[in-house]
Amino acid sequence: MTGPAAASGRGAGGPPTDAGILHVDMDAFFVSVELLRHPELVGRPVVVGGSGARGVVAAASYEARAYGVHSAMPGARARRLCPHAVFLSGDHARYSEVSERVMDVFRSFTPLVEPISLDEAFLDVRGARRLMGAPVEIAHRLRARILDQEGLTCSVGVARVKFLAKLASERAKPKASPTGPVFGDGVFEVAPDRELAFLHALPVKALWGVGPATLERLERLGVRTVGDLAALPVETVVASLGRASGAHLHALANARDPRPVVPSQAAKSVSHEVTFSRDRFRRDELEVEAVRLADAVATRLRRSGVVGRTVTLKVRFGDFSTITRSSTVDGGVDGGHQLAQLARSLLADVDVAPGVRLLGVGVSQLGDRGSQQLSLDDLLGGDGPDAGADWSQAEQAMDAIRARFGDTALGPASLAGPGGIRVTRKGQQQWGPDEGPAAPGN
DNA sequence: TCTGGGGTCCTCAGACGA
DNA sequence: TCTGTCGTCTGAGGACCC
Repeated sequence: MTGPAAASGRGAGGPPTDAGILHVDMDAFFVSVELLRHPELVGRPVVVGGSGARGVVAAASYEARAYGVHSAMPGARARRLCPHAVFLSGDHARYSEVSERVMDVFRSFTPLVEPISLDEAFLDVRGARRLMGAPVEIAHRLRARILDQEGLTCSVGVARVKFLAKLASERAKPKASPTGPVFGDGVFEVAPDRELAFLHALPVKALWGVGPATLERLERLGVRTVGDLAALPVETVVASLGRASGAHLHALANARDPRPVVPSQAAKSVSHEVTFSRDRFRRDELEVEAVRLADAVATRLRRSGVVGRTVTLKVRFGDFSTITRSSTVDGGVDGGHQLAQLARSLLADVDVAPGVRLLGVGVSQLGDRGSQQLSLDDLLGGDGPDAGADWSQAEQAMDAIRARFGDTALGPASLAGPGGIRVTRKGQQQWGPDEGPAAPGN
């Protein structure tokens, strides 16, 4: 094969000129995976997530959506809207597995697959046309194969550029109705000569990057539709939204989107955060949580073979106000002990008296491990001249044990309490705390 | 009637060195 | 030597996405 770019219709380095970008979006992905395991729930309103005191909905079946339930909605509200819905806590590990297989199906059509999340991806199929036919034809074949192999349905948008493909897949999606989902053929193409007609009629909030704050600013300029935005001078938009966002959104409104499909992108940060079922007021409790979060982040860093330079502590208070405190070190960090010390020193400068709702620890400015790794024990006082090396060896041993016996097999001693060690891993608390009801104070 | 978790990107302000 | 400017880095926070 000569490679996708060779047959792409692109000028040298220029934007594509014909529709060959696919955006594939799995239909109610988490719910659909659950229904494969629980076929008795098919046709009933099903909600994944939102079961805890402060949880939110991760996904809702089309039957639940007919009652107004949607993702990111507080669980309590979803329960009021649809009290007879079946609420499932969700299984992130399972969704990841299925997602990997679905992505493999995508890659059997083209190597140019850019995953956006577990249930979405962009595909550049311009290099596959000679073998597999027109992009719309490829889209139908891809849907059929995913249904055949995984029993799941998806919607596909086809367009010349990424954001139009994304909007097209939205148009292709099933619609919720009181009698159940209304399916179309699951594929929608925006032909190059129909782009502006399709785009300019849409409400401006349909653009990727227009959230509530940007929408309010645009409405102040009298902008309601994408067409309104496209008609404004770019300087006016930039003056209102800033240089980068203004120019970007103005370009999108005129159907310009030069971003290519990029198969793999290295992560730029790694973080963990936890929302407590009740606000925490005690510093010692928060320090224990900081250690746990730091350990989880460090384990992921070591698994990825990367180190980070900037450590950020995130604190959300009971009134939902949020602060971050960060610190950048000269060398790279990937040790749980090092990270925990930095997180605790950042926490020391935060007044926790108002009550803390959420605590997070993150690391950014990532780089390859191996070049140099600073012993933060030197920076922070340390436990002795060889403390850094000792911790590094200990954590390597912990990684080996966890690889063999699972993530919860062991953890930092400071986490050991009456309930044993509790080490949260990515996705374990994806949609909010599962403990009892929220209460003021503790 | 409250608002998760894990990310990315942008803006702005202040510090600092050339 | 002082002052102003510019670029870069850092820290903090906001907005947005799935």
